[in-house]
Amino acid sequence: MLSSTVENYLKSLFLLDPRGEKEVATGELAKSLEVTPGSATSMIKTLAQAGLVEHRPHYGVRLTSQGRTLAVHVVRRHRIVELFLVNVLGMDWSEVHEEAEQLEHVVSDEVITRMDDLLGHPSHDPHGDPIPSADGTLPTRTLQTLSFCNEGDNVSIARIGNQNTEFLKFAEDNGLLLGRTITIKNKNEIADSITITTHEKEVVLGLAAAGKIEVEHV
Amino acid sequence: MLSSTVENYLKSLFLLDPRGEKEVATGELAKSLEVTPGSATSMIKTLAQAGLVEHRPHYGVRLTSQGRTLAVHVVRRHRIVELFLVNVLGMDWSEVHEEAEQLEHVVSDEVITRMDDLLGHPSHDPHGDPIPSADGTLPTRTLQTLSFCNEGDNVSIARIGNQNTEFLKFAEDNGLLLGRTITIKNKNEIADSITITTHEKEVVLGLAAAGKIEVEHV
DNA sequence: AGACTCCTTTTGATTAGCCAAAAGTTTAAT
DNA sequence: ATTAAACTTTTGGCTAATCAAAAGGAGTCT
Repeated sequence: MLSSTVENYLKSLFLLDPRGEKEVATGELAKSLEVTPGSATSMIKTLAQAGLVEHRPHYGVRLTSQGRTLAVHVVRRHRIVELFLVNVLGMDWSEVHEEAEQLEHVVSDEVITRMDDLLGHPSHDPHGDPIPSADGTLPTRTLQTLSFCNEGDNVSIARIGNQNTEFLKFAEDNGLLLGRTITIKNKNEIADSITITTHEKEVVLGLAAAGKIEVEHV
Repeated sequence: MLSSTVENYLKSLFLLDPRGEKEVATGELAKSLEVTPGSATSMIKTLAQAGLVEHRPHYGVRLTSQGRTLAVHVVRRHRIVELFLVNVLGMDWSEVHEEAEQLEHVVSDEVITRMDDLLGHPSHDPHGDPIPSADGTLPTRTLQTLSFCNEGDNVSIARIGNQNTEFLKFAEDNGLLLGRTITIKNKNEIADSITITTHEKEVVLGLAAAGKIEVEHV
């Protein structure tokens, strides 16, 4: 059995580099886990010892295929739990992330399988993130961030890349829900802002925030 | 926030003495948690420090009202989770105890409240154990163990006081399910056994096992 | 090359829990 | 009143994970 800590390190490495394309810097990993760089270094050594990561000192760290498999399963548990909390228990999408952060380390495969069945083998969680299948494969979609859209584009919201509760509440309050179609009214690079309309409202977002919203053209 | 370890110590103290009638011996507590007596002693000191238990060295330990309140909430979480796993996810009663042992430490009050609502504010878990209400009160029933029944008695099974998976599977396989009515065919103190019939089968139990099955007269 | 900056790694300490085994208490039996 | 048995507590040591701060590498700029 892996400790919650180890699972979190693996999960963070996966989320920082889902395709396994690059080496992740120690500092980047440390920041995402909110630990000091020294703590990350020492855990990286432990993980390398266990064959879960490859470490090139001073350059970075990368999941081995074994480590990646474990990480994907943690992510699967997280996302299924999130969707279950929203669809079955009726919780708000803005509050399930924290809850799933805890549950992902303790729910058994048996429970995950049953939740998955009950949910009808969903492909995406409440934030639009893909749910890895039991065998570890990930559905892929090519999405564009809202910040790269142009005036006049009609797009559908496909993913919110920010789990922060306040951000999600803001999105919800402004009609920025998954599947909702929006129109880009105005984009102003200088003012660093983008104006969109949902069928209800007009909303102005900074480009940094718009960069966390991913869309599909319709 | 209490650690899982602390929650488990409090829960064990509660389960070993649900009424708060007696002092629990260090060794008894240690055995129920599967730790050495020395470990229990040192944790007891920590708990006493925190005001969660009273400790009379060499005599025993007892929950304070603060400690009892916390313990009852752990038990509530455990039992609601168990029932949820059985009634909503369709798991077998013999396997939910272990799962709930983990989940009880991480599920939020929000989730427990929603599970409780979905289940319709149940009074007992799948093993017949009472579920404390959110304010900490416990439903009480007066039950008799099967081992104290006499030949000819007709009784209904109300509780199984043994969470062991094998025991629960055995019970299930032999029709010893909650609410099922059984008749005591024969009791033999010398042979240390009791013979009962469900509407299907005749089953012989040792008196120790029968002592773990609680019943109501019908 | 030297100096500087920005990382990363190392070092030394801390905390929660655990165990094994030594030392100490209580109680019951002679 | 001793002794022995049974239990509890103390002591010393271990592991996982953390931090703060010192030391060490890599790359950049002159």
